[in-house]
Amino acid sequence: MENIEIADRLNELADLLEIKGANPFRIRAYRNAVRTVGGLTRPLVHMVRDGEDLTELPGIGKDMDSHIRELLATGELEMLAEVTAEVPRELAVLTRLDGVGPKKARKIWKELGITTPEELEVAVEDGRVEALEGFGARSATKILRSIEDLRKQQGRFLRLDARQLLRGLLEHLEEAPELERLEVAGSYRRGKETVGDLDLLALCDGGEDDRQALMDRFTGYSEVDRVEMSGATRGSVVLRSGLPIDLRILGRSDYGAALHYFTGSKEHNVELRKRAQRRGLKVSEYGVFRVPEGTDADRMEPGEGERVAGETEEEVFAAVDLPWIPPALRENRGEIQAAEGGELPELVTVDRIRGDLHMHSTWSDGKASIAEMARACRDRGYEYLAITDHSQDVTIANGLTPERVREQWDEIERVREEVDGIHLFRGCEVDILKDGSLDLPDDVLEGLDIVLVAVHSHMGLSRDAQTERVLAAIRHPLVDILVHPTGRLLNRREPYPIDIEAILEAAGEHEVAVELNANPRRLDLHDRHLFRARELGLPISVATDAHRESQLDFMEPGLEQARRGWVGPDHVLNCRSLDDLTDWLDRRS
DNA sequence: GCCGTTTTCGGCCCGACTGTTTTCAGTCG
Repeated sequence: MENIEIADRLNELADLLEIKGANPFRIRAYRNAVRTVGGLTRPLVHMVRDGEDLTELPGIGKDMDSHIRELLATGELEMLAEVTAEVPRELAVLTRLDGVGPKKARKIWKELGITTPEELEVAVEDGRVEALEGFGARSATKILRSIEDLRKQQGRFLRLDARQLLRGLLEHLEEAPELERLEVAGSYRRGKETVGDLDLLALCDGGEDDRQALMDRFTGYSEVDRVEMSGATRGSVVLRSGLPIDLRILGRSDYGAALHYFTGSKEHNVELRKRAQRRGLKVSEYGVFRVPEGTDADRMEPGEGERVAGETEEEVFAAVDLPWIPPALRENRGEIQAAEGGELPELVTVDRIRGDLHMHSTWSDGKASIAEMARACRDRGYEYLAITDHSQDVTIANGLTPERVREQWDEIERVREEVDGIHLFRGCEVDILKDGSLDLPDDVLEGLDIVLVAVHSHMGLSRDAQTERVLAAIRHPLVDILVHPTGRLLNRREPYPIDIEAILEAAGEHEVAVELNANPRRLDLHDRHLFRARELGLPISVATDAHRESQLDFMEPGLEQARRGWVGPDHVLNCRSLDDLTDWLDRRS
């Protein structure tokens, strides 16, 4: 059983316990365990196999340890079965509706006998929901709309799409005379590949009227479909595109604290607040405050007490004796401990990138010629590039036969002479066939400078078969880089079932690099797997898979993802100099 | 249910906004 499945079961248990009305702190303990399990870079099944003590993990105690072991051993969780006997499993879905939490879900179920959104929709329409105590006409319509949203929901927004949808609103807000500074916080600032909503932070040091004017400008933006809420400091709208956006208006003295607070992640914030608490401090979006001797922090009014930090993020971190932590790391995956020990990783930036090792040309399904791609790379200041068109099995992409591969080498030779100032590697993105063999014969592979391998077909194989297939390719002595290792397409296709841990370990053993495919619709590997690849010391190729010159820009979103996996220039294959890279490519000869 | 620089019991992160309420519970981030 995968970590993600274990986390899902524990989370479901937490949902149901919450509806049941269990001790809130017990529920929190389950959520904490879910976070820990979800953030692990190694499979629990291996950790157990290796005899590791799971209770050393944060939030995992005696009970969670035995839950995890039970799930690994049997695939089932007896306690979950017991709870679902009392509380219908489907109720957890209801809590995903806007404005419906565990309490209301319970009430709907107990009083109306309803467990599904479909039944709930009927009950709203015939007025039964409205009549419930604690509900009213407004909550009823809110529930109805939320059921519709749930139905058409296509997942989170790609970061790339969110950026586009946001642009107009930012321009609109920046025209406001009252505005002094505007930042996008939240998961967007942390560089997540998808975002659920966007959090904007506006600095406005003027009076109430100025703030109101700013809020009115926000809710009055032409692309706003509906205003969810609009208060003195916080407003929330949904754009016509369906993208939810929050705006917070802040003063100068608390802007840094708010930027930290709303950048999150929530998990990171919780850790930081606990750390503050141990130092007699209280952290909120308004700043860091000293809790006076003998005072109960809970009884303090928001913003009460001596403010020790708030204007900048650096101050907030410094107040708890930490250096500033880059947003990409703020996921409570050890960044606070690393910061404390002065061991924050150096993160890769675009100026350290020396080349791009995965791209296509008109020889297969690319839109630009080899020379055009080479010039575009040179214009970016790269030292090298690899042309890696598809191999023959990908007929739909006009994949190259062995003959055409050899013909392409002639053209590559010509371009090498024609375009100077950049080194051109001859490569190929070779298909891994169903049985794990490669789509081109060895004598062709031997003539290539760089061999990428990829799965493009038979994605429905069993996990074991898929893993074995890719392992076979990794063991092939002429293979250099495994590209887009899980095959995921964000919001469109889940990763194919594969034992990624086994793949990464084998790649280490056989000195094969793994790719972080920088296409914003792929971003494959996942940040957790990048973290693991880095732990294992694998070279990571951050490559754009560009099919036209403009797509070479994908390097930046790729690096954003790399940083989330704590990847630094030393881990990135294409941060190496041409000489060092060439040495690595010649490593086996 | 977890945890320990107030340690094996008694705590557990913080605040805004909404809707339905007469003083606040629930939800959300």
